[in-house]
Amino acid sequence: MLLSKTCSYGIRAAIYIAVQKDHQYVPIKEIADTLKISFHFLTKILQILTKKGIIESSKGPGGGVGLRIDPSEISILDIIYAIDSSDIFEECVLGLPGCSKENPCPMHSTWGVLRLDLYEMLRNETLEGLASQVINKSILLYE
Amino acid sequence: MLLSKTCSYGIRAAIYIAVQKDHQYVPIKEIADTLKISFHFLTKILQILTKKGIIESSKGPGGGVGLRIDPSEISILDIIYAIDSSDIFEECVLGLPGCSKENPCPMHSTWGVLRLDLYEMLRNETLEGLASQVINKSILLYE
DNA sequence: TAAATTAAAGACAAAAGAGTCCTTTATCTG
DNA sequence: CAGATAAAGGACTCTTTTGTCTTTAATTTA
Repeated sequence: MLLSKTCSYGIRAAIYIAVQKDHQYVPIKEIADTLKISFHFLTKILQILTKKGIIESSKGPGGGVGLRIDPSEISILDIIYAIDSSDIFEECVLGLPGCSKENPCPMHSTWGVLRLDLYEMLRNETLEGLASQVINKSILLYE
Repeated sequence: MLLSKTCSYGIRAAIYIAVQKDHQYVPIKEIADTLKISFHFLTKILQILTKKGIIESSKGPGGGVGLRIDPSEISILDIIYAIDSSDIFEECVLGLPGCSKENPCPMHSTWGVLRLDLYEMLRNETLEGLASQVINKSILLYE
């Protein structure tokens, strides 16, 4: 899989949070129940996003998690970098340590072109855009 | 990672085998040593390719593995399908079971376009073409 | 036939990814 | 302040992937 499960859970949760536009905190329990993700597991994933400054959290009644910055400022790429690291876009697709432009591996050029396209696509996909599609019901986050 | 390590080892080994154009058998030990892959692990991977009919093997002195069909007939996609299955090209990138054209997930269209490009690129990349590049020293299989 | 060579097969171990559960800490409300 | 609520943190388990090791089977050569 291109993205780890951890990362795809993180992306879906982040979009769910972005949908709550009134900037109230959403309890992680609610997100986990709705998206059918293990509550404790999701807690850990969101802790990562909290540490990276993408979301903020509040304990106690009325607490939960919320976006730290405007959803238009957060791309899917940001979340991938936070959770899965940037390796997908840097590593050789065949895992060759010596692979470079000068000494390319068999997949270097094939993958290189696509990697850049993917990078740009993910960089331009913002939580704001995706949240509005969820509200429009043109995309789905669970089921 | 897009491909598993198992799969990338398999791809590199298959290209190495394709480079031996005289259709002699190559001992797995030689491939493992050259490509710096664990011998026993590579043995298992090549057993998969043998079972799938991509390579053939012979025991005893002078034995080893060789391509079963012409290298121009074997694409990288064939090897990926044999080892990693075709899931990369069918699965939802966010792992949503309900994701479809009618009910797309947030990454559906972004990934869909690229997935098709990747598919076509890998389908057109043959062992023959890659082997000749190895011989030309324009790509590298190890280091 | 005996010895050497090489793939096949299976048991096992290590590491990483995914997931569960329990305790602690912070915050709010009555 | 007391109790409830909700995130943070840590220990632990399960599964999959990756890798190692040993034995077996097939083949060649002397």
